[in-house]
Amino acid sequence: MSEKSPVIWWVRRELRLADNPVLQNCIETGRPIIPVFILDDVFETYGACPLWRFGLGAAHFAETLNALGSRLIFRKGRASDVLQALCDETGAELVRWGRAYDPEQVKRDTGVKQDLTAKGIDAKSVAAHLIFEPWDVETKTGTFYKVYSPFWRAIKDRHVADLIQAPSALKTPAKWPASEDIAHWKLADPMKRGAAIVARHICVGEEAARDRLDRFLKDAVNTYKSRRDYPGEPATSKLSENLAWGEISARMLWHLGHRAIDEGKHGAEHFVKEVVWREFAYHLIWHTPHIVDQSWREGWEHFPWNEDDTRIDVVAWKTARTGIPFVDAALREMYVTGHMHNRARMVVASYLTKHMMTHWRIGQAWFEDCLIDWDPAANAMGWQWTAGSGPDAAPYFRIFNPVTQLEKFDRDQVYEHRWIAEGLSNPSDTALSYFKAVPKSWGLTPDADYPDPIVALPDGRQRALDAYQNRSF
DNA sequence: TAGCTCGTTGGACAA
DNA sequence: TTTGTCCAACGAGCT
Repeated sequence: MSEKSPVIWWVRRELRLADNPVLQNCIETGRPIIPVFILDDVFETYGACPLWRFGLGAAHFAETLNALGSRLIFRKGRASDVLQALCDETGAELVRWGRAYDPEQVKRDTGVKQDLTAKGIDAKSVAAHLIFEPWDVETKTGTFYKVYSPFWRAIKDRHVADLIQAPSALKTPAKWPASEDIAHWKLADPMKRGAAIVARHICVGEEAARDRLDRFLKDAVNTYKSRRDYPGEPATSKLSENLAWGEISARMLWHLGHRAIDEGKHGAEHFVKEVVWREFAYHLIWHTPHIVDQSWREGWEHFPWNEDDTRIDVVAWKTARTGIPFVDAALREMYVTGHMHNRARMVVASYLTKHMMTHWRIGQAWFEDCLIDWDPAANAMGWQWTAGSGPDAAPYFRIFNPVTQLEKFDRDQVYEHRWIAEGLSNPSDTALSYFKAVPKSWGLTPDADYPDPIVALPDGRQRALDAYQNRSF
């Protein structure tokens, strides 16, 4: 191998310089580094919001690299073809990328590796997305974990490698390969909602992510355990957005979270536990990839869920006009900000899969279209957990009551008033912004009456209880 | 191996 | 208003 030929860093969902083992691996080769992002069919089939948000993150990361005298090369096409072409153009003999764990990406990456290796290129993935590789956590009988608590107990005292410093410079090639212009890809086009409105609520880039973490660990972490369930309060870190695109590493959250634990900050352990939930989701998606599109538990594919997303009640759910304030508030929050509070996610999912007896896949797909923190593993696990088809022994009678949930966790109606405009003489700007964000074709206006519930709560609950109890598997 | 304990996030109802 | 109890049954994981 020529000593001077470059290494290609195939950039995907790890848009950061700090604590980036892929970048570190490239640096250690001593070669010039060519960072490249490829818009391939995996990215092109992302939901509207994730695609748009990823584009913003990638464009921002290109600027970060520019500041180091480097670049981010943008190309479009089949990943394997693009990488082979780039190797031919630049003489690169090494390709590195951050390892993925979901079935779609695993399939693509396996093919890329085979194709490149067959051409004599040294192609390797590097662990950068998780704290623990899914196969490195095993039960005492050598199987994977299916329940969170034992998983947590298995890893909570483990040693985790130190953080890697961000480089201050990158070795650049004598000649850069040509790049497309990401702006020409129009990644915001599928956003049929007002991207400009959602843009007010997002937080792009590595520096912003780090600020977010520092702010959270300084103050909010102290009340995290007690206040995180209240959707009207700014009690959570909201780092899921940055974690999803690799603008901050899970390992950094682990280490700084542990530092906060050592400093005696209440809630810090709970925060680390939440980071580990993400690890658990990846543990599951790796060992049971069918979790993304099939009911995880045997037999649940036969459950009598409605799977017609044109039904009027499903449309009401998606357009946040179910007549259930907590459900509508949450769905509007997601539509306007690209984010939804964790408790709200459970409540809307429970209402869809239980009261409405609608398949979790419909909710999963809507979340994939709307979330700026969309993550294939967390989304699949979350939906199946709530639906009861997933990895959890939740009793079937555990059905969230969105009215009592709102009374319990939004007693002062802060969250409700933030997102529901109908019926109020002086609605909040955020509540009104929902009506500005939605497509005109939805025909929504804040002056309309607030709708009656599409499914009355006692009826829906009883119907779900009956169906769950009578299931024949 | 058999037995034991436990299961992120609940609701309804009675006291 | 708050607290305790029950709502089934099962499978995971450990000892």
